[in-house]
Amino acid sequence: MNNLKERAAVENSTVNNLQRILVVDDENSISELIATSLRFVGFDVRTAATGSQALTIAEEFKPHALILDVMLPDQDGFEVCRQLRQDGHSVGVLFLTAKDTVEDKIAGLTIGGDDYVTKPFSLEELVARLRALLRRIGVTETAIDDEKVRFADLELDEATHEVRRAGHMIDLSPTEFLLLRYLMINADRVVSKSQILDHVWQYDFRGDAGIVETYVSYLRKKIDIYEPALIHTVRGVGYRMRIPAGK
Amino acid sequence: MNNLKERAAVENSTVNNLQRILVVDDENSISELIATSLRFVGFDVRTAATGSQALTIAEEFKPHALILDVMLPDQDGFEVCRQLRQDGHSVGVLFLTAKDTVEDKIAGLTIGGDDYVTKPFSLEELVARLRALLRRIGVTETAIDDEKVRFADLELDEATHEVRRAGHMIDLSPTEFLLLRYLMINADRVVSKSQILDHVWQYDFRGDAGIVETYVSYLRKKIDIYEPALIHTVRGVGYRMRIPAGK
DNA sequence: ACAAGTTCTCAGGATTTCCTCAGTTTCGAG
DNA sequence: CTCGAAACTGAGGAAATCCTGAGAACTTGT
Repeated sequence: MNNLKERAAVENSTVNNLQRILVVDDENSISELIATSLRFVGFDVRTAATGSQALTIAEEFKPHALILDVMLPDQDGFEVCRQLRQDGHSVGVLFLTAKDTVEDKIAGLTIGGDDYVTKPFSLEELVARLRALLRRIGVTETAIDDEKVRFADLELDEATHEVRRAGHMIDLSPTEFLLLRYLMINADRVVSKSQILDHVWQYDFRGDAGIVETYVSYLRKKIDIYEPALIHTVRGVGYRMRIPAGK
Repeated sequence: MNNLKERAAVENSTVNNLQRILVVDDENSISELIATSLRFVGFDVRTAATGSQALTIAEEFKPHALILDVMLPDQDGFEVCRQLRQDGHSVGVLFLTAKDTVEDKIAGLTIGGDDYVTKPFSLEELVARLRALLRRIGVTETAIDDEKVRFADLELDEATHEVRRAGHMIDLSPTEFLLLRYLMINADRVVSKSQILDHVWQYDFRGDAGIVETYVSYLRKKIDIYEPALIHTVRGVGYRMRIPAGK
C-alpha cells in the first residue's frame, strides 16, 4: 500500500509493468505538475503538448490511459481521442476542461468509462479519478485492486464514497473525504501541511496552510472520537496517520 | 450485474463469446458514440459507414444484431436489411430513424422482432432496446438474463415498463423510467449528474445538469414516499441508490 | 384543435461546505 | 518552570450545492 515501494524500483525505463499514462496539455506547468505527481504514485508517465505530438507518442508508448486537455493548440482533445481509438487502441481518457467550458463541449464525456475533471483540480482528486477510470476499463493494477482504502479499523470506499470506522458510518464533506484519503494512502508516513495543501486542495488555492489545521480538526471530531486516535500531529513537521500501538 | 466485469477480459479479438453488434451510420460521431457505449457495457462492436460496407463486414463478422441508420449514403437501411437476410443471416435489426420519418416506412418493422429508435436517442434507451431485441430473437447473453431489474423492494420490468415498490404499481414518465433504471443498474455506486445526463438524456441535450435534480425530485415523490428512502444524494458528488441499512 | 401528460427552465429558500480569523491550549527549548 | 511558537478549535460570513414549486413550451392522443 505504500506508494514509495511501488516506485522505488523504477525510473525512466519504458519496459516495466507499470501502468502507462500520457499527459497532454499545452501548459507546461500543468503537465509537469501532473506528471511528477503521477510518477510519484507509481505510474509510467509521458507528456505531450499538442494533439499531433500526443498521437505520435501514443503510437509507440501505448498508454493505458490519457489525461487530455480538451483545449489544445492544434486540434481539440475530442479529435485526438477519436483518432486514437480508431487505430484500435483501447485507451481510457480523463479529460481536463476549464470550469466554464460550454456545456455542449463536455456532453458525452463520461460515456465509455471516460471521465473529466475541471481545472483547477486537486491532485488527489485527479489521481482518484484516474484510478477509478483504469479500474473501469479493466486495467487492473494488482489482484487485490478493489475500490477500498483501508487502515486499521478505517475503511474508505471510493465507489460509494462511504467511510466507516469500526463499522460505524461516518459522514464526510468532499474536502474531508479527500484529506482523509490522502492521510490513509500515506499512512505511517509524516506528511507536511504544504504537501497536504498541494495534493488535497486545488492547485490554485491561495490561502493559508492554516486551513489544513482546521480540516484536521474536523476530521478528528468525526473519526477520532473512537479509540485509538489515528491522526497524530508531528509538531513542526506535519501529520501522520498511525496506530499508536503498544509502547 | 456489473458491466465492468463483463468486459474486463476482452479487447479487440473477434474470437470470444460476446454478442457481436454491427453499427451502421454515416455520421462518424454517432457510430463512435454508440460503439463506445456498447463496448463499455460488454458488446463486441464493429462500425460501418455505408450499406455496402456493412454487407461486407457482416459477411465475416456475423453480428448477432445490427444498429442500422435508415438513411445511408448509398442505399437505404431497409435494403441493407433485406440483402442481409437473403444471405440466410438471421440477424436482429434495430433501426435508427429521424423523428420525422414517415410512419409507413417504419410500420411493420417490429414484426420480426426488430425495433427502431428515433434520433436523437438516449444511450440508456438504445441499450435497453437492443437488449430486448436480442432477447426476443433468442440470443441470450447470460443465464440470469431476465427482463426485470430489482433492488430492495423495487421492481422494474423492461418488457412491460412497469414499476412497483413493495407491490404498489408506480406510474412513471419515460424519462423518469430511464433515470430510475440507470440508478438501479448502478445501485450502491455513486453516479454523478454528468454521468446521468450522458446516459439518460438524449445525446443532443444542451441543458444544464440541474434538470437531473428536478427529475430526482420527481422520482422521490413517487418512489420514496415509501420507507425507507432509496435515493440518496451524495453532496458534491452525485446520487446513489441504496438501502440505508442498519447504523 | 383541445386536453392531458411530459419536459425543461428558473428562481427562491434551505442546507451544507468552505474558509478566515482570533482566542485558547499544548509543546518543548532553554 | 517559563515563554514563545505551533497547533487546536469555535464562530461566523460567504459561497456552493441542492431541493422544490411554478409555469412556459412541447407532444400526444382523441
